[in-house]
Amino acid sequence: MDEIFKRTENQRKDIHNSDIPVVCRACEARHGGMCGVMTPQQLTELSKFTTRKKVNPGSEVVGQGEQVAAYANVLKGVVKLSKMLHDGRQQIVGLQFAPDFLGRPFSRESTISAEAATETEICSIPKAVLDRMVGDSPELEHKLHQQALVELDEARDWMLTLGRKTAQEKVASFLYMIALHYDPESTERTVFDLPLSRADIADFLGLTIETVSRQMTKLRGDGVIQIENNRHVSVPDMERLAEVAGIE
Amino acid sequence: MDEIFKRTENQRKDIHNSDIPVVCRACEARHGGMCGVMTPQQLTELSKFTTRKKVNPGSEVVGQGEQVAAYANVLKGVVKLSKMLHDGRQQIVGLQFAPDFLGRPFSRESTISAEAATETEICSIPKAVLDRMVGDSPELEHKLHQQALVELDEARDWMLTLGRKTAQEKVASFLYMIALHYDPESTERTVFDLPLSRADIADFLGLTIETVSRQMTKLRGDGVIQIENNRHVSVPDMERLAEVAGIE
DNA sequence: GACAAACCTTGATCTCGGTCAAATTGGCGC
DNA sequence: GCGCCAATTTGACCGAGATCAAGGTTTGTC
Repeated sequence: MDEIFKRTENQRKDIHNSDIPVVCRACEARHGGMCGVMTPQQLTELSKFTTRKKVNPGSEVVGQGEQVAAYANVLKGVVKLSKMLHDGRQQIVGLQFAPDFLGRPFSRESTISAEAATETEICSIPKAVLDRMVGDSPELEHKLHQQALVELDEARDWMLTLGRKTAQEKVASFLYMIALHYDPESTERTVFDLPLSRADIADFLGLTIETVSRQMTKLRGDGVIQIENNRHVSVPDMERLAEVAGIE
Repeated sequence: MDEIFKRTENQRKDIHNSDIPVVCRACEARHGGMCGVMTPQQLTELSKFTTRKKVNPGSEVVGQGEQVAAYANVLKGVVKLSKMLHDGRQQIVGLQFAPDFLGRPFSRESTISAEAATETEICSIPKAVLDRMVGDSPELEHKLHQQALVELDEARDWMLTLGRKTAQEKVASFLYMIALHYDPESTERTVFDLPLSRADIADFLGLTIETVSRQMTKLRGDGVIQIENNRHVSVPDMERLAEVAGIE
């Protein structure tokens, strides 16, 4: 992922010949995402239209099938993207962590619903404003293109997990992914809090709550993980976890 | 999808103030994909480096984990993108039909393998050449961005199928998808040839060959489809098929 | 600190899809 | 048309994970 952003970083410097503040004035927050490639003028312009919002767990940001009027940057927390069948069966198709960009450029209607999984803060950007800026700024489009490609890679990884792994491997894969996300270069023991409930994990893995719970219990019994208060997880040996996850 | 390409079409006209031949001189073929947004100069330049190739079913275009030296446009046939676990379990994560663009921009190494599913022809483009052109041409990047977003939508649709649908619904969903692809506006009976073997369909759906076969037999018994010679399928009522697929 | 409401775990049982094995069919060269 | 090989179908059986049903924990509120 570092690799991927390097080019953008260089482009940016080439083009503007100076460092640019990556703090978006609109939110008075550091957007790790697309604001990094914006010029000061663009950021100033953008900040006239953006609004910062808190979103509580369970609240919907965009509903499936709704018209979309805004994009957003995730400033804090985790947003889950999901799809639902008419009879209520649900599948989570993506997780957006801060500072991801949230939205589907160039599409009027959302085919997925976005919902806060944890306490979340977003910086909302009207669709029309960003669409115009993207049209004028190749660097911005490049950045969004990159994020789309990263999300595509992630989605395809997850398809392998959904289609071909056992329940045990699925749960281990999920824990491994989250562990790496929150603690990418941990050497020894890796510790983190799960951002999702058992129900959400089940929806992410295409399993039932009961199966997720049983597999967690099994992983605990086998010494692969430790759990405190349901959400707090500790991994003594990441390689062991990767092995159980079928990641070799 | 038409909607999506409209913008590019307009941009192109604005910028170049003329119609552009969408026939890529390199392949003497009509690339429906990215060549449509190239200037005549770009096409001439590109044609110095491209090569047209026939690929037989089962032949690998790019292997998982390999260095990638080229992109390609699919001119004819179907290419399957797949991922494999160390023990051989396989999942197809995407299908590329002509005239799709094949490749993962801005990444040196492929995490998926691409293999011809049918008799296929591709137009191969050296990575370095296209990367340079994309850097110089916002329209080209826009086009590739669009394709990435469409593929992301498709991947997420498929995640719902993989994670939450029954075997019956999975097979029906697959048939529905293929039927729509080859005959998008059929009103009455829809007829087509399956581009994949039962084994490939199984790898696409996260099932076994036997289950795919049984479900096909069941769909035939229920009158939802007719099959001749294993590959030739006929759908008398697409709405009925959609219903069985859980698409409402 | 008591109560309620989520949330999570555990147990018993059932079922869908996997596994193993054996026919059957289709494609193709001669 | 015949024979061969690969692809597909069909059958019998099994097991991983779903379902149904309690029973525990955690969290938040008054």
